[in-house]
Amino acid sequence: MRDCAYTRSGLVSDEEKAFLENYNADAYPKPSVTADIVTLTLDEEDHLCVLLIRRKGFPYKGKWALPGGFLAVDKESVTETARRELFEETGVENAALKQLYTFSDPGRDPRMHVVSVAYTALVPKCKLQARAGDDAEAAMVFRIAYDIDGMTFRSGSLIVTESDLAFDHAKILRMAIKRLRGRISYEPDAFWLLRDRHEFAISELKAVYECIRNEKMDVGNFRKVFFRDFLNTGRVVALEKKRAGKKKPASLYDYIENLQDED
Amino acid sequence: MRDCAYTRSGLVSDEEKAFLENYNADAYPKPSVTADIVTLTLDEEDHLCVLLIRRKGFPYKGKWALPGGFLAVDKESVTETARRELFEETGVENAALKQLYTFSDPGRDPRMHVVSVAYTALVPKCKLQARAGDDAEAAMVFRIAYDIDGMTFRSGSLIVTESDLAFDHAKILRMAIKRLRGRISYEPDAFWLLRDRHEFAISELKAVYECIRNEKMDVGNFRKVFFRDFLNTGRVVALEKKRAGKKKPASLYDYIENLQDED
DNA sequence: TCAAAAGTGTTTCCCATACACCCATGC
DNA sequence: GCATGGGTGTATGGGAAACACTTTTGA
Repeated sequence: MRDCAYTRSGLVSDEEKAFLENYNADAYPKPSVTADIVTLTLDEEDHLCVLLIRRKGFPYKGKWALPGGFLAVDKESVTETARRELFEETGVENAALKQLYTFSDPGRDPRMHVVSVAYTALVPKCKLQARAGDDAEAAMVFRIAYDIDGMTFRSGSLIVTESDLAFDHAKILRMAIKRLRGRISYEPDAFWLLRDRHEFAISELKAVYECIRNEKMDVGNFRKVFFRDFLNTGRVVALEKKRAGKKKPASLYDYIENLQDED
Repeated sequence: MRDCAYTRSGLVSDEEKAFLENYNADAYPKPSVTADIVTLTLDEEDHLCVLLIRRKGFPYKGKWALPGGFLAVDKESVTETARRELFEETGVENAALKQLYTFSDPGRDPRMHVVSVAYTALVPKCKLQARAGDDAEAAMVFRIAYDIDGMTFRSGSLIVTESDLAFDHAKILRMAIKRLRGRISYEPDAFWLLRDRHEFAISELKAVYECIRNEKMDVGNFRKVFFRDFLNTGRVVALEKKRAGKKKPASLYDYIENLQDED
């Protein structure tokens, strides 16, 4: 009998125990389940970037794909799969990982029926470069550019188009960006894209918003909503320090992680 | 070799064909995948209701559960599973079916690791009663009531509590209601709960909003946003007819289904 | 002293809310 | 007539948007 809260509860009758012992879990065919991670970050010039890996084997050999991997059955949830894979690919442990959508068309993988639970990971600026550089042929961070109906991905001189992406990953990526755009105005996602969300200036946060929303914002108005929505509500606290920079030093702030984050 | 867009594309090399022919899809263990459907509707008195079925077998025998079923591997997406199951349980074909969240804790089912993709189905008033009544022991529509930390479900004299629900279905249901509440103010979900979204009065739509948001709304203001957000944007068109009722006849409107509905 | 970035104050305008009021119908 | 629900108009306050302005630093 499997070990889980239900079977440990002591409320399982002998009849039910027998049922569970004899249950044939493999009576019906099952699909494979994977987690695919849309790892978004910003580069030095505040451009939205995505982490892609180059496929070394069939299918879609040589094409670029979202990092991901198969669920370890009986051992983890798909969220844990995603967190594990994200760490393996990028070394990033502390990222905002949110479930995006589950894709399950039977034909999305030529090998077999694969149900993919897609996640969006928001990774702080620069945190990504290091590990990706270790094995440039395998994992790279691409700057996302928008063309006439379609995206292109640039990393140095390398240019990749949407049709160079494996599986339905272009669709997944489009959905992730669209969702991020929609969420940014009412969720504190932007903080996770800061270089350091525990020591940042208002102008840095503003830059993140501007690059996601793709529009310049007014300084004064941005401050007003920042104070109202974040500082006054306690999501952000002011630090004593000031940033030593080239110009007038800016006040620094610290984002307080929200513990009771809903699923 | 599996038949899908990729393999039909003609771009598959002989080497890759051989790979796909010889691919062992069962080399690694797989989880089961199900679709669970949170079927929400309103009753005659505009109370939020949910469809539950009574489990006839182990596990959670005798407990109430969300309708659902296993994905038919290689034959359908989980969305199609959900649509199929919804039809089988309720006879409802034309409901707003939206993916809610994917639940995948290894211990959520004592039989085996089951990944459940939860969907929310919004079913027009009264459409549900008929089929559910056919086999009252199997499927029933419950009115949802909120108690001190917890829901109760009533159908006539039968009262069911959260702990009478199987698996993690209470959690799923809570998330569905929370999401509906959140979406109602910016998505046209309310129309799908109308008795007849192709012939309704403004006051009926207002009643739906009021019961989801659990607060009375101002008549004049509701009209203003209705005209601005729905009539002027073409999502709704005015009908010639007027409602023949007990009092002053009300103008009727028709909701235009949005075809390019994003996933 | 000038450029650049940080930070502040003010004006305008829109729109959500509140609320008062008129209209059409059945009884 | 009058109760009931349908439908309309208007006053008001708060907040978003626009923008002008001051302050502090490095060069």
